[in-house]
Amino acid sequence: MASDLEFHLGYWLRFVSNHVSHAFSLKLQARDVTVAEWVVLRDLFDGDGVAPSLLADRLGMTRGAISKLADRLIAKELIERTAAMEDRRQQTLSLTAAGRKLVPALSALADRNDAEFFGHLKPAERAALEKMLRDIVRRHDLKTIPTE
Amino acid sequence: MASDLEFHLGYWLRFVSNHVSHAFSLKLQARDVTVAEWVVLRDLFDGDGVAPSLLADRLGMTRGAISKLADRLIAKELIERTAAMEDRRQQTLSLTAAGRKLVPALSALADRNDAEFFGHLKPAERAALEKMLRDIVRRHDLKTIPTE
DNA sequence: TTTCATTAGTTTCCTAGTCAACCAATGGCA
DNA sequence: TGCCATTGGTTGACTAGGAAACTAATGAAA
Repeated sequence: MASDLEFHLGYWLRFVSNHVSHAFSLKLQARDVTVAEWVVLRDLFDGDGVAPSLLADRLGMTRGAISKLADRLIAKELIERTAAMEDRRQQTLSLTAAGRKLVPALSALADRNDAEFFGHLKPAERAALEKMLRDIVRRHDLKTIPTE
Repeated sequence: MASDLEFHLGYWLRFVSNHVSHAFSLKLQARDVTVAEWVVLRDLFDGDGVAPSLLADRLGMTRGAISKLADRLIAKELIERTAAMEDRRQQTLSLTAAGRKLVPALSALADRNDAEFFGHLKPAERAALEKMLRDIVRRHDLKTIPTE
């Protein structure tokens, strides 16, 4: 048979990743937060006061997306937008008190979700997986905006 | 510092997966195919003549999404929709000749993309990664539609 | 044999992204 | 000093997908 194409890691990576994210989004629903919003909140949590453009680079999203995402988070009063006074083009996004308070709770949900999907792995396996992912990120310098 | 939340595998999995998929989608662009379309074509390649609902289950998408995706692929003349004559509710999707011809070319692109992101891994590492992903799929029975 | 529940797919509305055009503010540089 | 290129961010048109309402065909039960 000519059938039965080669196994593609990328395929399964996406498949698993989609499921993991989906399960996580269900958990986040209870807190009225989306996965994308969580990622932003998490990023702001350590290293508060971040420029939208930097965020876009780090998270691999476009500036437009960050702009709208920020709007939503502001509407929920989880972050604030403040314009720099030296250069009024620039802004920084930072957590509100409510936002800062929320993050650990969301992090606990992420812990639970991780446990659900990766908890059965032996510590060495987990470590190996983490290392592989980190390596790929490093080797490809996956910090820059992926859309070119 | 209260900062520096725990490392979440799910986070990095999504991050890497998004980049891998994005890089792949750029390669597919040359053939005027999206990643989602590729996944359908690939599925139809071995085991032709598949019901949309089955496809939805297998790929973790809704029936609505498959319905529209099928429309697009039909417009591109890569697949066909044929109604079963015993039960006229049911249909099967199958590759056209052009579709069948295209798949191996796309598969080669997937090979290249895989090599780019995972090629540096030692065979044992690749195998371990593959096994972990397959295990997760199996343990969670990730065949059923993820949205519940 | 009519009616009703069930099943397979489609369609409509909505959300969250991208892309590209846009608007301001700034910083050269003539 | 005034113009223009650059930079930071926003906006509008468009796309893919999810949820839920819908349509059509079937099958079972009265």
